[in-house]
Amino acid sequence: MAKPHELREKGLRLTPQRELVLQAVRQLGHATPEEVAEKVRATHPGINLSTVYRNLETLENVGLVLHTHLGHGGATYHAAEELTHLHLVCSDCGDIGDAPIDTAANFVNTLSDDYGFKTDVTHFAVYGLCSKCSSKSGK
Amino acid sequence: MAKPHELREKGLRLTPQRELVLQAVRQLGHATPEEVAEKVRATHPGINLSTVYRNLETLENVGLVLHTHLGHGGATYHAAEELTHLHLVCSDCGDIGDAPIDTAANFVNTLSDDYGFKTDVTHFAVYGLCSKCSSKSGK
DNA sequence: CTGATTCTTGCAAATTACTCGCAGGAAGTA
DNA sequence: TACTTCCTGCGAGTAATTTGCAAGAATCAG
Repeated sequence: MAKPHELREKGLRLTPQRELVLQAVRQLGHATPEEVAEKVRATHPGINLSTVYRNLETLENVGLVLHTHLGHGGATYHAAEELTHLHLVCSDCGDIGDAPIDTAANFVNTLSDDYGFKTDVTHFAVYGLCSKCSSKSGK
Repeated sequence: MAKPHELREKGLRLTPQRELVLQAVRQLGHATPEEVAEKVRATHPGINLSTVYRNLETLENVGLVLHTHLGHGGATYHAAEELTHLHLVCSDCGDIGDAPIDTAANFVNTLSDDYGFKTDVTHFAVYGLCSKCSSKSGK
């Protein structure tokens, strides 16, 4: 029983670029393609942005990473195994906080029962003001 | 007591383009800048996209319209008075459903109490599968 | 180990979705 | 009507991705 690499198990070729992208996503927690590229380049300067984009897409197809829309134009990527929380994005300071998925359990159930809508809470950001900004601005 | 136009009351000039953009947003319910432009052009072919973008921004500044991130790259605009619901976006068919804000009341309170996070439910989309897609695909 | 096969990568050009700068034209004011 | 200031149309400029290709790897069959 050899140790088939997780990428190989998904039917993907094992390239250094691919591994680095996956690693970067895992280390960063959540990051835009641009940030992933930056991270990867710290150790492998030659990697092309297109490669990062393509690998993020590929990795998403096999379920190793996922992306979430945190507003604005950019998607942020997450390692699939870390997606156990929802994102609280502060519209004032831009800070990204976390909250356990359970927080929304009730909400999700209601939507499911009343509207038949199966919510995927990890796939979108929850907007509002974080505690810091809401207290300092009184908004 | 004349009838000061709503736009004039906000300190804006009353141009046909501006009125049309506002009208389009109201009629469409929710629409991307592109869609608004298309709608407006149905009656005023000469209107420039930049004008639409600028007017949406202007109208948002005075509070007549608001925008929401429904994922992907684009923002969607809404007439301010219609923002009494949250958006349920189906990740499969792309359909946009509505649900009353109350549905999320509990969720919002929990976030506020436990994390001090003041959620603005109308400003983001809730992702998941609509009833049609979840039943037909069994996903 | 070697060559064949197919997936990947780099690079550059193409897209997409906006944003800006400007000069002419219209709305509001006296 | 004359004037001032805001708006609009147009074209150029950006930023973030995506795509087409040919060269370069990772696998796989021998």
